[in-house]
Amino acid sequence: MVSQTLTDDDVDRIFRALADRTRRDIVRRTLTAEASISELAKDYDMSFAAVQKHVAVLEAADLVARIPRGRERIIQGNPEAIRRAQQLLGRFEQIWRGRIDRLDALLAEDPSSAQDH
Amino acid sequence: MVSQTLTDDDVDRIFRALADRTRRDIVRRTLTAEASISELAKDYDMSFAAVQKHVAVLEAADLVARIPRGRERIIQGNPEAIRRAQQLLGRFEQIWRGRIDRLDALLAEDPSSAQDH
DNA sequence: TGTTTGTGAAACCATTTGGTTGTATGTTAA
DNA sequence: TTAACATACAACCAAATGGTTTCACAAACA
Repeated sequence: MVSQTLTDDDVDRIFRALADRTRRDIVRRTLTAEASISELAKDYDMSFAAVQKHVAVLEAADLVARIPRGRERIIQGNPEAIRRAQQLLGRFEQIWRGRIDRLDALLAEDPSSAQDH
Repeated sequence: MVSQTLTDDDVDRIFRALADRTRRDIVRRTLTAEASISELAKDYDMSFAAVQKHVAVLEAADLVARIPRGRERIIQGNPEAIRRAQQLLGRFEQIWRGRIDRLDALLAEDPSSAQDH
């Protein structure tokens, strides 16, 4: 566990980072097996610098770690960050579920208060 | 269920739409209780047109529905879309878990093949 | 040692984003 | 039937995004 409480800026960065297919693919790959930036870059139809930028966006969102190893930088996907993002969406679900629960409670509690909407 | 198989563009739109705090707030609110665009706009420090644009982004990602009612447009959060987004992240988790499982299997299967990495 | 390889970083560019204002149009209410 | 309200939409703008090329530099190799 690192910081637990995410700011709005943190959440912005996480979803923004996930909103690009190349970056999602990099996360997927490095979650399975770490790779250097140039290894990653080989598989995408863009320059090394472009891939490097994508990695920087992912690192800023803490979705990957960039670990120096000799002249290389090894990229590792961060499963904890994915889990945190999932929990963020889980809160939305809870909010929705909460609405249903309140509605149920209202209807159960006082049937005479039922109104059409 | 609507389309089930999301394209890369669909996923791009979903995460992009969630990468803005105003839009996340609109989703939260309209998941709890539907509201017209002008009702929403009252609570944000920006123009009506700006809120209208945010709603359009959310609608394009299918995170909210825009339902005409008289002269108003009622915005409803779409819990199904949230769930789909959560499942997308769930797949990442599975990928990571799969890596661990394969590693465990490898180590369990043939201890002599263990190597440092 | 010199050369290749891997990375970092700057400058640049087109497009998208997130905001604005202004105008038009449909809908409800007096 | 006006007036007020809710929305739609266009034009505009600054800043961010996603890409490029180029140059610098450190690490590994022949």
